[in-house]
Amino acid sequence: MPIRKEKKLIRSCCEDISYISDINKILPSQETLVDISNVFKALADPTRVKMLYALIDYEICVGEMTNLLEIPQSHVSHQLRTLKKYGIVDFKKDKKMSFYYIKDEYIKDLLKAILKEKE
Amino acid sequence: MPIRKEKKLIRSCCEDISYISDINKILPSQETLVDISNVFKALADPTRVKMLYALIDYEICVGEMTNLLEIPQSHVSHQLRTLKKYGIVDFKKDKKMSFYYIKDEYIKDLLKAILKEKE
DNA sequence: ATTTCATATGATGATAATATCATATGAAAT
DNA sequence: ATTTCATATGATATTATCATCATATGAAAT
Repeated sequence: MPIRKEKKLIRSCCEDISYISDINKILPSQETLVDISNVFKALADPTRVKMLYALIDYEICVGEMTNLLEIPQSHVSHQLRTLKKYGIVDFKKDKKMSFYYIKDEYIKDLLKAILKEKE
Repeated sequence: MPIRKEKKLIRSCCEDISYISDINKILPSQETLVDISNVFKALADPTRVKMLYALIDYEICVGEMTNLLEIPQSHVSHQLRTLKKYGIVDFKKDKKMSFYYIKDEYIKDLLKAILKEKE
């Protein structure tokens, strides 16, 4: 069971476990892996992704997001809650309204980067 | 139901739908949104994320990945299949083995970028 | 104090994902 | 041709996610 490094075969026997320990050294901790996969979980739905692209340049309240997406208000609220749970968005209250916004710039960068690849 | 642009309130009445059409213009198509969320779906699991970090610098066969992750071989195979289904990895055969690798550089970049934020 | 309005929550059914076991496949070596 | 070995597949149980309805909350306006 060999491993290749960057297209070049460098090992041919599964009993040599040195590469496994090499790779294990550079791998993120389980906690970090869960953190990272949670960010991706938050983004793993087209409705939430759409919301986030809308939020790149705007702070938007729930009602307006409902008008924008043309889905039930409770669905919007639940999806925003999911995004908040994963730490992607936060909101500030203004009168009766909740204005949602993307918390971290790196999320915006990530969304812009993948859009370049996919559009 | 106002919308704010970059921290500044610019609208105060929900009957004015001009901002909705502005935002709708810049939003990706439904097809693109699904494409993008599928990439994130592929990455929305800590086991798959771990595999991908291992694959950033190496081509790794199923048996070696099994040794590395210490989970059942069939689980490794299923997870790699999921990654292949979403177009994140591909493999090449060599003797009896399947060497998996990350197909696109932008996935590696994305993984490196988020690791910087989270570790 | 009651009504109104924006938002949030709870319950639910449908669908999808995760992890595991046992077993199948199929190429290579004997 | 049979065995061996690496990988893939199928079945299944458990758990999580998605989308919707009806309803609750709670601040602001009347």
